[in-house]
Amino acid sequence: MKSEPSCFSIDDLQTRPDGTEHWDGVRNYQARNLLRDRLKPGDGVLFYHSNCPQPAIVGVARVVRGGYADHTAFDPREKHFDPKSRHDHPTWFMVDVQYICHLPSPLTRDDLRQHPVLSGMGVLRKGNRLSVQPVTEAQWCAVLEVCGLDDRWNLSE
DNA sequence: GCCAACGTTGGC
DNA sequence: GCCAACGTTGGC
Repeated sequence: MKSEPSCFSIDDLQTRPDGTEHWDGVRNYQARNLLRDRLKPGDGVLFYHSNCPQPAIVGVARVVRGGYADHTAFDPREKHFDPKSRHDHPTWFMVDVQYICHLPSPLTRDDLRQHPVLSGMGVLRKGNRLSVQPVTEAQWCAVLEVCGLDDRWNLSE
């Protein structure tokens, strides 16, 4: 999952109560489908900082609540308000994500490019703008291995 | 700040 | 349904 650190960073997530926050504001249908249909409680999340001095994977989190209506779409005061989204038939969805840890050091785009498995990650693809995107199990394991972390949370299942 | 790559919008 | 115009994203 991608976020601009100036907007919401891994540190922000860590300091939330319970280290948990809802991931609202996604207004892209492809990403919406992932939030609504694919992300389940217990799924592992790689937290990526985008549009900043050093774009990188910076931490690990987990999904603690699966897709439910993004209420910020209902509120006209919200930046991502969408009048087309209805309570009885929401257009936009979000999940709750809980902080697990920072990577010992961020995995930069150069780091990713130099790894035989990670060089295939969606986040490196040119023109990629999906704020939520799937990671293969091989990529997940490679990230943890490169960082010297074991999957003690069993998130790869 | 530049620019490429997308997604969305709206006229037709 | 096509397509040009426009806005946004995001690396560099």
